[in-house]
Amino acid sequence: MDQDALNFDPHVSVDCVILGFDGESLQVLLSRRGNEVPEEQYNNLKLPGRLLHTDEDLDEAALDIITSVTGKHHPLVKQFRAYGSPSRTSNPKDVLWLENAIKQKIGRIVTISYLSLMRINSRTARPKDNDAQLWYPVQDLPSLAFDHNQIIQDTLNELYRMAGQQPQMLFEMMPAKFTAAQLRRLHEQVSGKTLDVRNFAKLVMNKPYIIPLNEWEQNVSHRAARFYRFKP
Amino acid sequence: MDQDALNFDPHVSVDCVILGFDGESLQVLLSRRGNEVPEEQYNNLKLPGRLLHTDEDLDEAALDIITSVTGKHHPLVKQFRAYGSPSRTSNPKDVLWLENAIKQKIGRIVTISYLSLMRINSRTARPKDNDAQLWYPVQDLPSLAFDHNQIIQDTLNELYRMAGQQPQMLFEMMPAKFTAAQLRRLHEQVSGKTLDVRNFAKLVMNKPYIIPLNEWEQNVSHRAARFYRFKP
DNA sequence: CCAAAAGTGTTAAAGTTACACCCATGT
DNA sequence: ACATGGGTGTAACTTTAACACTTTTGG
Repeated sequence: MDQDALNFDPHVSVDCVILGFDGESLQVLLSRRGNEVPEEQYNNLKLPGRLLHTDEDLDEAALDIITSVTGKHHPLVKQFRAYGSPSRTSNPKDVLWLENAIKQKIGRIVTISYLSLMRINSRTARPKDNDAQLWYPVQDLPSLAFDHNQIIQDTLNELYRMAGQQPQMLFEMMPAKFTAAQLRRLHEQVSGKTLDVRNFAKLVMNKPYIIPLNEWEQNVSHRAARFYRFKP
Repeated sequence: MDQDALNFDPHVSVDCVILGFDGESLQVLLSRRGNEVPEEQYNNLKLPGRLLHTDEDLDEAALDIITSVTGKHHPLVKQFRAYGSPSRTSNPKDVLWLENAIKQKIGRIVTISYLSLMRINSRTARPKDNDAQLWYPVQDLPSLAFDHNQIIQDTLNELYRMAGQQPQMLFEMMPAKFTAAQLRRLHEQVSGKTLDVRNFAKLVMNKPYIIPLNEWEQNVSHRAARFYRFKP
């Protein structure tokens, strides 16, 4: 090991890209920080995350973060990528913020990012300490702290890739009962392509793990859509 | 950020899984450490890697490590995954080794692993400092330091996945001139399946980026195989 | 002439894509 | 009755998988 590595220990944090789907569009859960920094500063929004605790595995930290901001207990998590550029912490606003939060001089933070998928409901965005959590559509995000916009973009590309191979994972984001159109819109959002309605019905909706229910939409001004559920 | 995170900064290292192919089997480049620990100790072999330097990006560190052990300048590298379990450094032999090398008490090391593919030749395994580098077949590896056996396994699975989507990346591991059988053996090693000779010839060997040469094997006791080269 | 590996096409099956009309409901 | 989105089948095309014999060379 080389000499100039001695005694250099960057901070290590875990940040989570928690994605959900509201039936219309893909959403990401962001933390809005409390009072330390004026509200109007653009980078008051960030991914949920924190420094790694002593004796805590990376996956454990991700699970803990996700559970604490969403209340969901065994969420699907997948480690995605580490970000360690020294310039990550170069924005003065981010530095101010960090030093406020960590109460020490910050040289540099290596972050391990995680992807998590979940259903959006009334419980999946709950205040935690000083922070409030809110779902934002991934199209048209505001500027976020650090390189978090980049992390989200990279993670969406990863989601696209993974969903191509295991489309079942998308059910993590669907409500317990859903219509064919909702599931199709999710596939479309993830892949960025518009899908043929008939082919989608044939190829996806009659997979053995998609169970049609004897329930239909209510009070819609057009033919009511059938509900389905997912059998794991 | 939580209180008990304060002042906890694990070491951060970068380890590289450098894979090559000798025409017969997949190989991984391992470092054999020098004198500090008796030769016969099983975990004298490890992945090439080191602690992260101050002001060095993760990708930079990986490139530097790979270049320094193989001499290759712009190698293909891809970040693969972070490993941060506190139990990574629990083996007493590994602890002894580390404290020898780093000259300080080691609590814990979070490592970022990288995948790199390259051609095996006389220059791609060269001694560096106290360490010697050697290619080992990935089947039948000895026990390595830390969780490096696990890292290699995980990386091979990733290689399998990536090669399924972009088979061109495998050319990084092929010699400049190669036969159809060599390329097929590489595909077989990566996928773990045996491939049909005729289908392989049809589907792979007459891609536009594979150029047949007017050269054939010499002095083989069977019909001589044609050589091909890869056009990027 | 024997052993060993190289080289070469066809056919069936599966999967993917393209495409248009009628249905149910609320206003 | 009309506007809105829901639901359904077929045919062309593309991709993948299965399969066996002849060629070249050295010993």
